[in-house]
Amino acid sequence: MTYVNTFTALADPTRRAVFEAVARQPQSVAELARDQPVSRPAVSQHLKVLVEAGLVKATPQGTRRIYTLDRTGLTSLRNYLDQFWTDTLGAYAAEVHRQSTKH
Amino acid sequence: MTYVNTFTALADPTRRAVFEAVARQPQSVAELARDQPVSRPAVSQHLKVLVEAGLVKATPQGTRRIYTLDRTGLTSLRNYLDQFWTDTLGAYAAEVHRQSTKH
DNA sequence: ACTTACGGTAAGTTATGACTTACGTTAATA
DNA sequence: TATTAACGTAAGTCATAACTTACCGTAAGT
Repeated sequence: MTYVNTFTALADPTRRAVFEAVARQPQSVAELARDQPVSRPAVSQHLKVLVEAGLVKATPQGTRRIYTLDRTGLTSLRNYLDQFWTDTLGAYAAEVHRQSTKH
Repeated sequence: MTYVNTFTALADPTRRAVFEAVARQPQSVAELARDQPVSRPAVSQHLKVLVEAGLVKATPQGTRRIYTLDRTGLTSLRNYLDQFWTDTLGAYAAEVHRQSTKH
């Protein structure tokens, strides 16, 4: 049920920008904050949410913390989406038929 | 760039519940509201957001409006996610190598 | 040991958005 | 045509969450 927080995590524009920046290139908090129009603590708070959502993870390196991409969040997200291409197909086709055969 | 609103649309719990209910079974607004702990106008507002995100679409049927699943939102969402399994792989592998070969 | 760089957290403010009730419109029914 | 059912929207309220500044701990360099 990680996808519950995953949508919320990627909903915010700046937080999604931080996520995409991490995906492009593992970086420290200060480096990430440099490219964003918000303060460093704001980026830190966004990263906390992204970690809880399983989208990024931190690897301490001295006083710095390099944030890298975490696939677990993306995987659960993909699994959630796949649901609507498989499970729902039956009910969907059934409804289409119900509508077309309506007197 | 539909995915920008798609995350926001699926972030809210009740709105995601409405979306899943529509995916399971195309329904009218009143029917959807019956299963939700919020009022009918609230469901109507949620549906508006879902329509704008390309996740559901309405087909008028008398005074009623039957909401059905729309794949366009899900497709753009899937395309966005696929980005992190392809484009990023190079930079990700490069960083892993950089970390492991660090003196 | 002192300083400096890095980053997480606390506290407070502000903006956003999820909800309510009230109302207007449209289509079917009597 | 009067009524009723279904739905969208406007207006207003309230909770949440995204930001700020200030502060603290930690690790490295001098």
